[in-house]
Amino acid sequence: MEMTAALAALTALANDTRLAIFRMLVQQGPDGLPAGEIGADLKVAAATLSFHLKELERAGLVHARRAGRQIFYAADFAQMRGLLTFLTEDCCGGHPDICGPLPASTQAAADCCPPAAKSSRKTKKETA
Amino acid sequence: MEMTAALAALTALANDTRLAIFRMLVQQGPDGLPAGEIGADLKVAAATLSFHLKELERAGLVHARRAGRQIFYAADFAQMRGLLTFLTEDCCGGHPDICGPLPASTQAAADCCPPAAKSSRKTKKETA
DNA sequence: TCCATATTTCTATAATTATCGAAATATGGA
DNA sequence: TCCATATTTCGATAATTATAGAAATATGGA
Repeated sequence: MEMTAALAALTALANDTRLAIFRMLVQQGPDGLPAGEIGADLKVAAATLSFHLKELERAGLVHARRAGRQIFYAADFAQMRGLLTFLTEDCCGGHPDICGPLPASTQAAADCCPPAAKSSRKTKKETA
Repeated sequence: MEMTAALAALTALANDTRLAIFRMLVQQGPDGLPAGEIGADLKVAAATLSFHLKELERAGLVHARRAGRQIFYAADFAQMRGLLTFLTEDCCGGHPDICGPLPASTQAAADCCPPAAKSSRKTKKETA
């Protein structure tokens, strides 16, 4: 994932309504939910919901699929992983062991969609 | 990490300048960089840079430390992990195996700050 | 064809955020 | 104490984004 796609994804998630929508869909799994149910659950007006769903879709974080009169929205897990990978990429200039032993680590079972940074070693000059 | 902290972090990252700053600091590691060098590298005016660094700090994504006349900013890796964990939390209603086998997976060496979702099982009703 | 349901598009308004010059503050050295 | 460097705060302006009512579109069923 490149910078601009990551920025689009982060911009999409940087809104309380959209973040709530996205998490609801992440927790729901690949089948997703119809727009109407999301709106009812989060109590957002239909027009507003539509606006936010479109933003999430534009960012590639969700995709839509019509089923009868309803439109189901589902999280795009590949895109989510791409974003998480982007954020941790090239951590610590290719020496991730440096930041690994930090506290507050929530290292539990890596059970879902683990982003796993693929380091590509881009050592920055030590300017301290 | 709760919703509001995650939202603050995402809002902080949803800006091209701040995203560039954050990634520069992630790649730099725990020692960080002085504000001036970040600004020179990214070509942002001092006042603008200061504004953005403050936003990142407010979100808990970076922390500052003075060293002589310079102020070093460094990424907060624990907070970063917290954010990634938050996003993947309770994925697929506690059955992460569902979304695991998706394509485009960048499953490489989980070498840096792996967020590893700690699932807490919150099965949503199947409303399809 | 006609109607009800589901969702989107249009449009205007309100609210938030980014930018950067200029002035202010903090530090270290002479 | 005086000066240079490093960074922040202030303040005003520009740009972007969210909101929701009303009208439009799409689907399925009678």
